[in-house]
Amino acid sequence: MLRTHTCGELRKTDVGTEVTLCGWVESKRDHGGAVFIDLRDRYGLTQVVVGPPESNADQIDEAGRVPSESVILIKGTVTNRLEGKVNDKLSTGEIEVRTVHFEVLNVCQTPPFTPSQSDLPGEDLRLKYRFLDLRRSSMQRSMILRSQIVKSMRDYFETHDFIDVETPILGRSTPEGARDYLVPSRVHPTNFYALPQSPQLYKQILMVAGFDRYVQVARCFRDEDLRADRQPEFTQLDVEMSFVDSEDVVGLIDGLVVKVAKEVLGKEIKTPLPRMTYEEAMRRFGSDAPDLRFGMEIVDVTSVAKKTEFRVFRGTADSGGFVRGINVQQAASKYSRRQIDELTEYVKADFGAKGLAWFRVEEDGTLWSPISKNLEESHLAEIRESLSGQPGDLLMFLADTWEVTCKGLSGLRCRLAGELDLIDPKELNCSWVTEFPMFDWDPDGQRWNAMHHPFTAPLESDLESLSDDPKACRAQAYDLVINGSEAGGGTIRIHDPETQSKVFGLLGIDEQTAEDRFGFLLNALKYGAPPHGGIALGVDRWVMLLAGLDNIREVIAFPKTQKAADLMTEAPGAVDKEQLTELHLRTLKGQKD
RNA sequence: GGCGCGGUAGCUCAAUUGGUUAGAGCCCCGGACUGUCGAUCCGGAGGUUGCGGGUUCGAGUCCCGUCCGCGUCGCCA
Repeated sequence: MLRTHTCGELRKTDVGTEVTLCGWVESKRDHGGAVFIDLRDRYGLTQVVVGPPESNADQIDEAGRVPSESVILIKGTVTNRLEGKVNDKLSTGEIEVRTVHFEVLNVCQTPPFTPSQSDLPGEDLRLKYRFLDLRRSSMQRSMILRSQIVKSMRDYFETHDFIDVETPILGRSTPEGARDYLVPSRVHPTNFYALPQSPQLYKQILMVAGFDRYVQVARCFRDEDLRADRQPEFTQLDVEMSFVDSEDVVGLIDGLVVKVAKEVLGKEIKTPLPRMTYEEAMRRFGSDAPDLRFGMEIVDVTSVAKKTEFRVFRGTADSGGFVRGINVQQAASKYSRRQIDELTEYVKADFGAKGLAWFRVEEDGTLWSPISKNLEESHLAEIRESLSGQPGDLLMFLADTWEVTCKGLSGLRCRLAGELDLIDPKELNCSWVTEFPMFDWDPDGQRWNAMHHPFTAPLESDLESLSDDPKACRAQAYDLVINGSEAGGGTIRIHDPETQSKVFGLLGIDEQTAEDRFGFLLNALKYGAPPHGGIALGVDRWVMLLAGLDNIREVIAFPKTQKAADLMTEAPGAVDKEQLTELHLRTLKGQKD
């Protein structure tokens, strides 16, 4: 090592020690006769003094000219700072290093921004110069936290006898589900590999192979549009176990949550984590990943709506729809007509709601609203009682299909909680949502889709309904929810051919198609497949949530933009004609010669 | 693909209803300075207002198109 110490470790007890430090020039205060440099590495900041009597005139001159963010090496003596010159903002603030040797290892050209500047530059610039952005302390913290979380996870599974197995990145396309990233084959003209959306099929085959307990930190790829919490390539902690039921997997992950929260954040999490069925989650919160850090639960007032003469309510209720609402406590005075109009636009534009009905609970307990005149007093009273409305509360309702009321009210709930500051940013709220439906109905395609994937096992008790009522059939599935985000999901898999072919049948996958797409898995399942199941945890999201951030790019070293581009490397990019020819490809436009 | 927000100096931002030579702080360059830690003081450079078109006597500002970044819905088995 060129250095003897890092820039974060020298203290009063080191005074008198001869040291060599390496690092980046974070800032410089040049007094002509003496130069103060804050020297930075990922461990911290140490003040370096280049001045007499230790340093000579040439060194002082060179230090005065070194551009910020250059890399330097200095040798010197650890010294107490002068009386009254201690910097208590720095852990190394009691000492400084007086330089006897000053050497520029590499100059930095003028950077477009500096890691220490208080105004954060635009994200496009940060991404283009990611090597500078990653020098910022918050990015360094995120990356270190990420490393700690992954280590903690790996340790946990190792102590539970899991084996880490790597699965291929070049696989075959399974057009079910997300869009694949395709890789053309040079050796097999017109054929393509696909990058894995998850190692799902491989890990099931590892169970057939007897590996019993498998774990992998797996990169996954999905060619779908991005979000604040979604990247086209992301990392899953992928787990599969043999001879288990849902409880075993959920219990195992409970232990993981406790360990990681304790080790990384010093937080105590109580287990078992709360469980809620999918049905309950949708009924009470309108979401399969409910944010339980605040209340504002959804209440169904369809039965009241049915009795009214108000066309919007009555009509919806009579035609099989739902009238459901939330009580935004003590918000009546905080939301103007104009702001409520904005919320109305929000539920219309984002969730396809037809409108937003709202009531203010007045001092005397009556409900005031532009629509109250359409409703009888007794019905208004019933509505208020249903939502436990108190004076000052704001009641909001959607009258629509089940789906729209769920999505709209869930969206409203989260938006309002944010605006009203109802969320404790330090809270880590973990829970399970279980018993997802096996299928959901696709009205456009007029067919059933697998809610998770086609190898998900139904609940034993729902096996009957597989034949006569697919909608009612629930799966042995479980999602881990942290602070209203899906942080992981898994299922127990089907291991008997009979159930599997029934499920394929329902999904409209005939024998030949099944054979073509998943033949290798189905084949493997015939050779002594143990009952098995597992889970995949979203590592990026875990880190984001544990770091208290709301954007996944902040915990990924080299993330992609919304258009799935890497602004630093400028990927994706055009390729030479020769490369295409070799791959038996021709582009339709924009070809580079 | 839809909806919304944004793009002005290297960076962060300002610029009245369309109106004089588009400003400030930081950075950068030159000079002064031995105790600073947002160093200070003096001086200076730096702009095709993302790009293209249109309206107008006149456009950073209005209109159309386009590119890029962000949020969100669809999508993500």
